[in-house]
Amino acid sequence: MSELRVRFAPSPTGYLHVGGARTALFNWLLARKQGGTFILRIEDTDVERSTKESVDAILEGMKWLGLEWDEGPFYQSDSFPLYKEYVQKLVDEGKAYKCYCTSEELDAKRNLAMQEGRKPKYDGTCRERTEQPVGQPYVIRFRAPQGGVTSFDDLIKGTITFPNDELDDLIIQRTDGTPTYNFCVVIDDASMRITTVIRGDDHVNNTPRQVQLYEALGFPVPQFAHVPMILGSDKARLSKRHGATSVIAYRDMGFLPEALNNYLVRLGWSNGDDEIFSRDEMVQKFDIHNVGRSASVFNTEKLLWLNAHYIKNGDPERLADLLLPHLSKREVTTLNGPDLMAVVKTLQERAQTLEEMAERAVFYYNAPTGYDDAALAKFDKELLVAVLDTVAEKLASATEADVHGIDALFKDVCTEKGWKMGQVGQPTRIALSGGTQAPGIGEIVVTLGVEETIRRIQKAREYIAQK
RNA sequence: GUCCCCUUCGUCUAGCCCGGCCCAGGACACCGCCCUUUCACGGCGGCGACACCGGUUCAAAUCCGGUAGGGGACGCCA
Repeated sequence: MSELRVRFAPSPTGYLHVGGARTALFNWLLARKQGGTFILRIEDTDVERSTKESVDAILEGMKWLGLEWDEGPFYQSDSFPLYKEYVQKLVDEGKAYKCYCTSEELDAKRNLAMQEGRKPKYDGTCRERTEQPVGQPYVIRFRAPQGGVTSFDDLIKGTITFPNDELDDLIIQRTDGTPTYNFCVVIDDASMRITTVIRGDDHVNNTPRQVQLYEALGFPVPQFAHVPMILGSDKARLSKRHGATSVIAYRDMGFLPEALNNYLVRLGWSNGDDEIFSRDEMVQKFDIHNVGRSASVFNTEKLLWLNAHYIKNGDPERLADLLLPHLSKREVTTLNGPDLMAVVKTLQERAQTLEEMAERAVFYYNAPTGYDDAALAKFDKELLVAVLDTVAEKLASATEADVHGIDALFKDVCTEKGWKMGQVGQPTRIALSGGTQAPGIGEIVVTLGVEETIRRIQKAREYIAQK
C-alpha cells in the first residue's frame, strides 16, 4: 500500500458527464496502479444547486464504469463546523478579515474595471479597515500575499507561475456563514491527506489561490495534475448541445462500460500506439506523465469502433443479459423464442451497440409481419415459390442441424436445381427475417430451429403466391 | 481587457525532455480492391498533418524568440 491518496470531487449539480468520468478514471487508475487510495467526495457547499438526484446519478455512473472508490462518499456539507473553525483560525491570526462590501458594490466595481481594461479583482476596500460596523452583513476574505509570485509544479503541464498581483483577496466565507469552494477544497484535501490532486484544466487558475491557502494554514501542499478539457466537434467545451454527455446516456444507447473506459483513457493519454486496453492493462500501463497537455475532441465514431470491438469479443452470456433491457424497450420477449445467447452469437460481429443488436434481434422473436418487396422484386415470382418450396422440403427431411450442415444443404439445393446461391439464400433470408440485412442463412436456421424456419418459409410462400 | 494554458493528418495520438534513424508512425473516419448468399467481420491499398515567421545548428516536428489562432480563468458557482 503506497501513501498515494487521490480523490474525485464532483459537485452534485447534474449527472456524471464524460469529462468528469475521465477525471475519475485517471484518479482511479493512478490509485490502482500505485496501490493508493481513491476517495470520492461530493462538493455540495452550494446548497442552492446541489441535489440528491445528482448525487445518485453520479454514483450510478461511477458504479456502471466500475470506478469503485475506497473511501467515501464524503459530503462537504457534513464538515461545515470544521471549515468554520479554520476560518476563525485565519481571522484570529490576521490572515483573513471581514468585508462589508455588498455584492452590488462589488459587481459595479468589477464591471467598471472590465470596461477600463483592468483586471476585475477586489480592490481591498475592507482589507485594512479598522472600525467594524455592528449588525451589518459581512463575508470573510483571505488576506492574500501581495507582490512576488506563487507557483507550483503540475505533473502534466510543468511549472506554472502566477504573479501574486493577479490574485485578489478571495471570499472564504459567505454572508450566510457558509464556506466557499476554494477554501473547502483546501481544508478537505488537507484533512483527507490527499497527496495528488487530479482535476480538470479549468482549475489551474484556482490553484495558486489554494496554494496560498495551504501555506497560510500551515498544511503541506499536494501535487497537482491538471487534465485538459474535452471539447465538442466544434472545439468548444463539450456540452449537451454536442449530443450526449452523460455517462448513463451512453449506457442507455447500448455502449459497454469497458468501451467507454477504453475510449476515455485514450482521450489525452497514450501508451505508444496501443489502442485497446483491458482494465488490467490500463492499470498496469497508466502513467500520469503520459497525459497530453492539449484539449481533445470527443469523437463518437471512435467510441463506436471500440464498442463494436468489445461486443465482438465479449462473452455472449453477459451480452445477452445486458441486451435484455434493450429488447424489452422494443416489447420483445425472449420466452417463446430461441436461446438469447445463440441469438447474440449471430449478431456480435454485426452490431456496434446493444441498441443496434437489439434491433437486429427482433426478428428472431417476432416473425416478420411484412417483407421487403423491393428486394423480393429482384426475383421472378415462379422462382421464389419454387425456391421456398424446395428449401422447406429439404429442411423437413434434414438430419444435420448445425450451421455447416445447413449451409451444405443450401449448396446442394443450388447444384441440384442449377440455381445460384444468391437466388436461394436471399429469398430465404427475406422469408425468415423480413429483410435483407441479417446473419448468415445457416446461422439463422440453426438459431431459429428447423421447425420455425419451415413455418416462416411457408408463410412467406403464401404471401408471394398471392401477390 | 488582464492573467494562465494549448497548437503534429478531419478526429484521437506516437515522436519532442535526450536535435540526425521522420520528405513524420499508428488508430478512427473516408475512398478503392479482395473475401462473400444479404448485412457485417476480416485482409490489402489509398487519401491525409509538424499553425506561421525568424534564430541557433553541418542538421529542427524536436532547442530559442516572436506572431497568429484556440481554450480556460477573472463569482458571496464548483
